Amino acid sequence: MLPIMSRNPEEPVYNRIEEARVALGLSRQDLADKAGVHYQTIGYLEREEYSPSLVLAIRIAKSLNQEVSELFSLTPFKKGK
Amino acid sequence: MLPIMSRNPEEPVYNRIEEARVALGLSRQDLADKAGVHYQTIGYLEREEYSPSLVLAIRIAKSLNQEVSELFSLTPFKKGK
DNA sequence: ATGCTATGTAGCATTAATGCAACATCTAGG
DNA sequence: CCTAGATGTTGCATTAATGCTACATAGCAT
Repeated sequence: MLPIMSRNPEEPVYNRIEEARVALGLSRQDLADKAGVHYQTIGYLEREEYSPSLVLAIRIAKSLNQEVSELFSLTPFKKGK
Repeated sequence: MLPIMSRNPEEPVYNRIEEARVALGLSRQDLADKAGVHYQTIGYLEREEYSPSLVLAIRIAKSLNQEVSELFSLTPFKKGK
């Protein structure tokens, strides 16, 4: 019900966490361990039920060998690629 | 007294907001307006009293024509450049 | 001196982000 | 069939991030 409010209403954050995670053959638990967060948190982020803090975003990007800008965006990602 | 806790203790986030802002000749109020936040929030961030949410970081970076990774880092920036 | 702008500081209120626990579902293997 | 792993769902508690207000200070004009 509650969309993604980050901290300021009406501004969701799109991400490719699941895509990148699966591509590396990692489970959510695996990624959560690498990023140092609860595995449920990864689930919430993948479902875009809320947007991460900057530190979390950086740690997740690092865990997935991606740039923050490649994983997160204020505008929707196009599928594939 | 309270350091930068972001959301997980012991992990500050360093930034170059002030440096980039001044380089553009903007006041905190100016930047706050462009990023759509309270001007005090910019002050808190520049003093690194807390770290921003991902959306805020992205919006600030955009307002300063910088990449998120150029403005924020988990490790301290070297001075100049 | 007066005023204006930029900034620092402090406090208070609200809420989203995170941790965590419990349970359900589904699938793949044995 | 049964079990284990991965994921979804719900709910509760804690706290940092943000908004906002007010006041102090310092500098720079006029």
